[in-house]
Amino acid sequence: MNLRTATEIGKCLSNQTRMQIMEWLKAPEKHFPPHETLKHFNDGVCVTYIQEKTGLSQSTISTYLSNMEKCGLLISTRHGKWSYFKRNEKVIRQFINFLN
Amino acid sequence: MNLRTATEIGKCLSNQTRMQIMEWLKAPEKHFPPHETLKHFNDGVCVTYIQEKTGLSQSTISTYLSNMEKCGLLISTRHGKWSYFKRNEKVIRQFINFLN
DNA sequence: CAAACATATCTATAATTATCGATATGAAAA
DNA sequence: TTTTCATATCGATAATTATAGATATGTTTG
Repeated sequence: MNLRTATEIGKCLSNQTRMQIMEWLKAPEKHFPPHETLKHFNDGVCVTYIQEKTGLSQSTISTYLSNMEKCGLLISTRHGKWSYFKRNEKVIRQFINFLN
Repeated sequence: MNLRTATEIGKCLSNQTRMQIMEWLKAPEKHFPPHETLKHFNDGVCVTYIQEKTGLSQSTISTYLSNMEKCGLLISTRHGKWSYFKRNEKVIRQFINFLN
């Protein structure tokens, strides 16, 4: 990981809501209802569930998640009309190695 | 470590210069001259050396370092008229644990 | 104690980020 | 193939952060 990427990740972690999302996604089953269609959390949690839990607007959360994916913190997967987001543990580990 | 503290640390890591300072302070002897008075790096590096290396103004760097200390990322020690800053590895570890 | 030096804080402005409502896109379902 | 639902993007404004110069504070030295 290089300085620029690490800083982009830092930016994503510089906001309480985004940091909170990272925490929730550590254990989605503890923080979110199972999705009505997908029964598992293999690909994480859909945007609406995250949005509702934060109380912020749909567009704000969509932008957050999109940026978090862009810098590598999250992985997104589309299933039909839903986008699911989960943590990218590999990149998180690289970021941690960079800090250490 | 709680959400608020972790986010404050995230804010400090959301700027390329501050992230760079964290990196330099991993191995001060590789990036800074030995101080004319103190011969060792036990307490880190003085403000002027960091300021000169970044090219930013004295007031900006002083504010950066002060905030980085406030959230626990750095430890500052005064020796005479100089302030030295070094990494706070314990807090860095706590931040990493929070992310993991 | 006055002068010089290192750092910290204050004040102001430029730059960036936060956030939302509106609208667009894409996918399923009627 | 319209309608509906989920998500993404756009455009605008509010809020925060970046940054510097000026000034204050604290420390050493003449």
